[in-house]
Amino acid sequence: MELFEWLISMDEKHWLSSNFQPLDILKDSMQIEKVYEPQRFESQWADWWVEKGCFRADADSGKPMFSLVIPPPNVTGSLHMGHMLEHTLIDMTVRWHRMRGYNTLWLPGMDHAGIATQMVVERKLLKEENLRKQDLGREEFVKRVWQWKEESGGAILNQMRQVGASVDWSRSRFTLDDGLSKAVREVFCGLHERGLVYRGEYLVNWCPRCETALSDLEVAHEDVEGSLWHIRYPVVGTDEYLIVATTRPETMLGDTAVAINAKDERYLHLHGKTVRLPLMDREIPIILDDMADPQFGTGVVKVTPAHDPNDFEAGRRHDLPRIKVINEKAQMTALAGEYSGLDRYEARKKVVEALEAHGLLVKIEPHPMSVGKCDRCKTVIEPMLSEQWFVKMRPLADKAIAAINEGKIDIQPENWKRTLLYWLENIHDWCVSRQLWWGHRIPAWHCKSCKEITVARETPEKCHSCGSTDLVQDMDVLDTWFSSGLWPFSTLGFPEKTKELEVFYPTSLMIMGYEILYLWCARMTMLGLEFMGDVPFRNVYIHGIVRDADKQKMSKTRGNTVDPLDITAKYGTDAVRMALLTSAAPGADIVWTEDKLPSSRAFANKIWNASRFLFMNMERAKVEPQIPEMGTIEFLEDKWIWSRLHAAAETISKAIESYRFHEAAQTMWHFFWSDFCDWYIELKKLRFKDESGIDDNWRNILNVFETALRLLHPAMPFITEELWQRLNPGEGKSIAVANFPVGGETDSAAVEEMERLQEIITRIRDLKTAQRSVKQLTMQGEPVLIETAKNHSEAIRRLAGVELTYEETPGQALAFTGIEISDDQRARIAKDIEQLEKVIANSNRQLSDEKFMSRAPAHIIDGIRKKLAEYELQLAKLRSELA
RNA sequence: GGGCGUUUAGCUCAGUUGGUUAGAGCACUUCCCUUACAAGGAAGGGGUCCGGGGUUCGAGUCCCUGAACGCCCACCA
Repeated sequence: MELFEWLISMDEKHWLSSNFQPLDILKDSMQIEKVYEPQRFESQWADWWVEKGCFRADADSGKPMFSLVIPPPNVTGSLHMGHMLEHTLIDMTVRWHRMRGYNTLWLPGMDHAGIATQMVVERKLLKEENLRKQDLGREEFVKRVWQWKEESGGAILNQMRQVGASVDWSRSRFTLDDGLSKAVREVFCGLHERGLVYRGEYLVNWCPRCETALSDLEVAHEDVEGSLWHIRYPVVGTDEYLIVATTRPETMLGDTAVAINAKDERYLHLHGKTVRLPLMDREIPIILDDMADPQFGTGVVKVTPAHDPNDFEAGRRHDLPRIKVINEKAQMTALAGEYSGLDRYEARKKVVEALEAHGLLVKIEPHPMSVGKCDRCKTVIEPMLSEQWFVKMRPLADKAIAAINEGKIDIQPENWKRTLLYWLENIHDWCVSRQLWWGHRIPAWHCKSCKEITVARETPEKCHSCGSTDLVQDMDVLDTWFSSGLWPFSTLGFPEKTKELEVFYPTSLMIMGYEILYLWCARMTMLGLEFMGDVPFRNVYIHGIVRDADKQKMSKTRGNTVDPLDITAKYGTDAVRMALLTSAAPGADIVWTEDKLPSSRAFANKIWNASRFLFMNMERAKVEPQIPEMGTIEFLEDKWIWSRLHAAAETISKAIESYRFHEAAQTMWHFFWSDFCDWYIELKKLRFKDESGIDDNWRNILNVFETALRLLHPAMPFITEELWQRLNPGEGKSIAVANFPVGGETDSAAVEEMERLQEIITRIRDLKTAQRSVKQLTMQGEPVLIETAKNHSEAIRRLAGVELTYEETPGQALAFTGIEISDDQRARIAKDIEQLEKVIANSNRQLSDEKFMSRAPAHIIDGIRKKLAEYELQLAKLRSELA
């Protein structure tokens, strides 16, 4: 695997590349391209991060750690938008922790994905070479799957690298690696020793196309409009009939009883008699069993223990024979008499025809029902009598329930906790054997002489029972989720007692989609508790899934998948990440449409051009990345922007910690675009009219900008690295390991003054939409407003385009004279007045309401009083404008 | 048969413990090619928060109920 080796080797030699200069364009930071072209630099930074080893975790660092293992993508092809969402959420979290100084591990890897991958390769073989797996034989076929794995795995690694996933490549794992395979054997044997593994013949979910057993979770139920066939079974020795109702007439060939309810007086007299099974001419008993519901159909049920889970249980209760009339390929067996060899649906047709011909078909009713399909290939599942390996889940689940209830794992959004608990409380045993070739062989050996089974970690010399050396390993492999269930500790070295396990286990956080909550999350929890003695992760965050524009789940069979690399090539990776993040509200699925992309690309472009403005104007002064003391800052806009930045930093940190990724992203967006670009830079431009103070101003701008880049980095790693390096405060160090802004002192007086200034400027701009030529206005208002306006008259002149004269009017709101207002504005103002009058009346009503005054908290009342005063000022202002 | 989610501006969605005139992006209207950015700037229009009841001084937010859509679980012959 070329790419993978390269990634590793680059990672390995990070220590000798400390003076590495990544891009020649760094040489002249004064030059910056007019057009934002992410394609020019993204790939290089992706490589550089790996070469520098920025993402390596250190098991020996004494620092507080943050660890997270990736939900390993299946090697069934390439990653889709859902992966990109997941990786973006994880990456934001991981980068943020790394920048906060944590010893951060994001462990990457992939899953062999048993059935799924085997199926992909089978299809490919059939299509390209017209070969079936049997044509190749097991060994050769598995070789082909490994070839495919290299191909698919390579594509996946490349995608992850391209989108900036900050994983520790040196710790990448694959579920079929030697170490992980050892973990699998250890756990299987461990479960066996605990008496939690058993093998036996049971009715299992069988996929006739994949020709393997499946667990309950791998069966997808689908509602279909079925039929209920009513069939007459003649009662032996009488003229009577019992009419049974069935959704699967072909299974009647394997009937071994007919059941009636003991409370059902209609049929009670027939108990003890037998019926003659039509078509097969077999006599079968009439039994009493609660499975027959007098309310349903005719109240009589045919019993087919070999082909229906209910009937299987009934068969056990009544010791009925099991006649298997359908085989592993869903064809009728020799026991199906003349129907032998037919496909199950052909057989159904023929059986119904024959019954009709014999006058035994009473009626056919439409009957809504659900049919189980193979989750992978959508073939209708056949309940099949089959010898399989099972894990007894109850004791494992109980430990998991206890751990979750004790709060050892926090699950967010919280409703998933209940869902998970419900499943654990109602858990069934887990069929873990699969009749596949791709996967971990079950570590069990069958003795050819005494038929006993030896379960062992290593290939045994001889049978544990009779000592014979004539052993053959079980042909089955384990459910792919068996190895996935060990992922949080098998990847860290289990069963060896490694430093990694000691340091990084339990992992800090698991971020995953809800579609694998049971399949994966539940099993990791159970197996982690059982074999590590502790939960596999302290926190779980369940994200939504990505849907297409029609809200359909994305899947290859639907053909609605999107290759992230196509999209990132078009819009830039940072833009795609941003688009995903801004729509990633907790608990919500994401509807993927490309029309979200232009605006986030515009945001990236905005960052790019803000820096362009800086680079074009500044001397290449070295910026010390330090936040100035609030008291030492001279200018209002600086005090204000630092206050805003500190607030943003805190909001973002809190948002990331509580998985409110969209809030983090929106805060970044708003801070950078509205505060920094639209106000701060616009105000700063005005400072450069004369030479005095230029250095200080630039230092401030650069300082803010540099800090803002660090603020944005967890969401937009590429553009922030590119610009940060051009700014070059870290001298060859990556922004990925710089500090995340921690917030700090805010100056509320400055913030308020700035808000006043913003209001004045915005008001004037609004007034001027009708009469742009007006250059002179008289401003009226409270002394504090006048003072602000006077202090910033230059800003007002330049940003609003007017020269002000002032008229203090204590007790009155901001107003301007010297300008005509348009009819449109007049209408708007009239409407605003109406609105205000309503609000004022409402406030007054509240303030005179005894109940409100006595029960509402003081700060709410104060707030309303204050607001009321403002409303009244505003109202006065608006009225005077209309006058 | 159980359980869960969603329903807020034309579109896609935010709205953490109930609290002061309900927000964003896109789209739309008007003006501006002002040398960082037209992938831009400025200003603006647009919402009976799905319906009905209730709790409360106060409900988009809590409770009950109904509807529509979606998802998950379930051995519904």
